[in-house]
Amino acid sequence: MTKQKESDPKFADENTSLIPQLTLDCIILGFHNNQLRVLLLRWKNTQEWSLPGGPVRQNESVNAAAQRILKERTGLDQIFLQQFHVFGEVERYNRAEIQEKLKLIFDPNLWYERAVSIGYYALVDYSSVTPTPDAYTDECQWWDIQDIPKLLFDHNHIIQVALQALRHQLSWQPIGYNLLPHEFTLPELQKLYETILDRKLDPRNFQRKLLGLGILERLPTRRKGGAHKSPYLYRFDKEKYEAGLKEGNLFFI
Amino acid sequence: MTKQKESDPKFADENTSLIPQLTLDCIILGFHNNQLRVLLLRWKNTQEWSLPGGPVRQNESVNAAAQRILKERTGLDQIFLQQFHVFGEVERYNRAEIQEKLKLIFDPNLWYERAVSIGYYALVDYSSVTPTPDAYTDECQWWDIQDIPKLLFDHNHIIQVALQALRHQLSWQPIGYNLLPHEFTLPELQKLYETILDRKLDPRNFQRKLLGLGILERLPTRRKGGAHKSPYLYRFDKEKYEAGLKEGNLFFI
DNA sequence: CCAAAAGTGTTGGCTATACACCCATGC
DNA sequence: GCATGGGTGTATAGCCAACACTTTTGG
Repeated sequence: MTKQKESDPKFADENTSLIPQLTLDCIILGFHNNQLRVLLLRWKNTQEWSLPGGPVRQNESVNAAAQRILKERTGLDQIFLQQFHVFGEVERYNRAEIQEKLKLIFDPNLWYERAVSIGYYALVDYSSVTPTPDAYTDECQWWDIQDIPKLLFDHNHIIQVALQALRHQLSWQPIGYNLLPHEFTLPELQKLYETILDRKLDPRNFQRKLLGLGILERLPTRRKGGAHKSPYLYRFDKEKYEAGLKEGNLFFI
Repeated sequence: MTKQKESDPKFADENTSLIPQLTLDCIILGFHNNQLRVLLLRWKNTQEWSLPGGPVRQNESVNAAAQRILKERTGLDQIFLQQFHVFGEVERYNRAEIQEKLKLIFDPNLWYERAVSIGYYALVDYSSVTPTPDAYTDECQWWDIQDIPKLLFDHNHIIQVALQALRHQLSWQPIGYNLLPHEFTLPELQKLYETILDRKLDPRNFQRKLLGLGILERLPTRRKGGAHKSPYLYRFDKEKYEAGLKEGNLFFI
């Protein structure tokens, strides 16, 4: 029940033969204008949106497949990627409904009756992404996490599960390191945390806590431009941050 | 590269047709004599051990497949089961080595070149398990987690990843609820935590912490038998424990 | 000069940790 | 009676949460 075009025998060769009935779905998250945003695809000749994803090839690992999909949709390599859940229900969506919504492009022979999907979320620097649609879609675009429309398949559900996993990881993974540009201000980092956690944080406590981890480096420059006091710029000190992660003594918020 | 006997066409029907190249591996954990133990299977006519596992049928969810395997190997229903990782490398083990080790029973036609495996761990009450081998194995037996032999496939690695996931969940999931009998003593619970975390805990602090959660109920009886003061018996107060879990304010150790 | 946002310290309560002795039981 | 393990309290330090005012900047 998920696209399998490349597994059609006429497409099969060593490079493109696929593991049947196994797919990936990728929740690609960025942060822009103090909003968490997710990359969605619009299917050809429809107004139907879904998550990026795709099959796993016979000659690549599941993680490599996720990296490949990410690279294709964003142009980025070396993305922070996290497997978070396997969606293995027998009926993950209503086949008739999908057939109706995708009637212009739906060929029953190219769809599995059932597919198991491995969910990954990816954290990327919004500003360095070049959103790119795939062979089935016309458009690839960022959506604010609050404004996501009704998606195809069980993709709204998958996003909810991804956000839960992200919140959970927020306390022991350096989310900000992956979602922000190299240089950022503490108010920006705080907004990111507030957005993911969906609650306000106290700026004094936040700064004390984050700076206390010893993984942030204050730069000599400040960010100019707002009609207000200019904030300091920071960057993650990669070595200290990785050392802290290894010892497992980084606890955020 | 994993058994697929049931997917051989002559076995296929609606009940047994399988999702190809997708398997489960189950780390079934129990606690006995102050030791964490894991259930392993010995392959027919060999001295080779591996984890219980198997394929997913076309008409069952992945979680249901895990429950089914658990039921078959332990006799238990309604087990605490947790998906923890997908093992999706292309070469998860050395095919020649497996062929040699299982030469008496290895039929290349019945094995996939490659399979992706979903790892589950299960926490069970040791004393209520009836270990039962499957069609490929002669013996099903508990092994102390410290004494596990070299296993087939990548199963030693899978166990290590499962234990990491378990340690991580220990801080926000009520592990003891699933691994101990209904009635247990606080020293037993403490030993369980010490075993999983692999460090000593202070008994005074442990008791204050656990009893402070308000999810344990002290029974009027004590456990007799040791050459020493008889300890109190406790049981989990299921309602309070589930209420606490929902509110997310249970933090263990 | 005003509006908007950034930067900064102190306190009180709570939680985690460290630490040692007496008690009950079976042999 | 003795060896074994169980049960219990207190003191300290560190952490977290609550709280408001001053500074800088652009317009």
